[in-house]
Amino acid sequence: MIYRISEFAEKCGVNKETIRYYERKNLLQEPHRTEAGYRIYSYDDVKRVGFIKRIQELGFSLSEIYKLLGVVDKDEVRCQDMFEFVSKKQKEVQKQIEDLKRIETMLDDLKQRCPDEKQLHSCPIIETLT
Amino acid sequence: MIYRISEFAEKCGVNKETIRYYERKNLLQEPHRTEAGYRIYSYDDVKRVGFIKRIQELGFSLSEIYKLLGVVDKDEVRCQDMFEFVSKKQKEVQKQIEDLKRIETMLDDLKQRCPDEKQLHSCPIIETLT
DNA sequence: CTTTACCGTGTACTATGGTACACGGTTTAT
DNA sequence: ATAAACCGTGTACCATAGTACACGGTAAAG
Repeated sequence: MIYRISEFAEKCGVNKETIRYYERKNLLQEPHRTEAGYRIYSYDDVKRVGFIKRIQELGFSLSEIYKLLGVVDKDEVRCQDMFEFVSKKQKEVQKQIEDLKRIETMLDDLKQRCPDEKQLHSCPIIETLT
Repeated sequence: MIYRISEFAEKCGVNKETIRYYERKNLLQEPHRTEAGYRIYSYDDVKRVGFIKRIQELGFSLSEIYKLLGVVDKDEVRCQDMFEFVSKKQKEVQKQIEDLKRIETMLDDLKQRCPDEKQLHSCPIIETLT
């Protein structure tokens, strides 16, 4: 099973420009080419893009994924490295959650300051923030 | 109390380029000028930038702040509008928190798959994601 | 009076994650 | 044989929130 870029992109569920973009970013290695220079992909490449997309959804940036793929491609000490990578991201996500919770509390505090009669012209929220 | 741009930016705790940027984005109205064309700011302007910065920390984008300042500047129905604005953002923040919690759970699931012996070469995390 | 510090404008650049388009060559279908 | 569909490269563009710099005028200090 081999694909040219359009079919490949479709299989991956992304735009073909995105494939070229990932190639520029070295998330995908240089693909094989036809004599005319057309890119050729295999099903393994589909799996690789699937991996990128799934881990991206877990909050990893493309540059993090690039580093991660370096480890995966080297095929060394993968388990340890993956565990640390995921643990680090988990801590980051936990921190983001805490930050957002604080913000949510503040937004709620602001709402509490509003009078029942909301047609008033002096706004306590604005006064609190200025 | 009157400031030129550098002192003003310092009072606000931002870069002076940021002040010019906010002016371009119409978050700050055109300031008064000296005869030579130098921008002049008052303490009210410091408060305005303070408002922008504080509400930005609550997760509002500059374009949202722009809309909000339009309401504040019109000085009409402020209370109602502010209440709705803050409520809408609170819902967004709550959704972000839920999304991040799901991600955190998934990251934790991934970690659980790791064997005790982490020097192994076959990584269950990678296998799960591909 | 000259040097330094400051200010003006405009433009380009940063990072992130792509998208869009122009121009030219290739492949496929009719 | 020719048109449509596809692919190549390179470059520009989108939003977001600024930062940096070049070039020239102004203000303040010595």
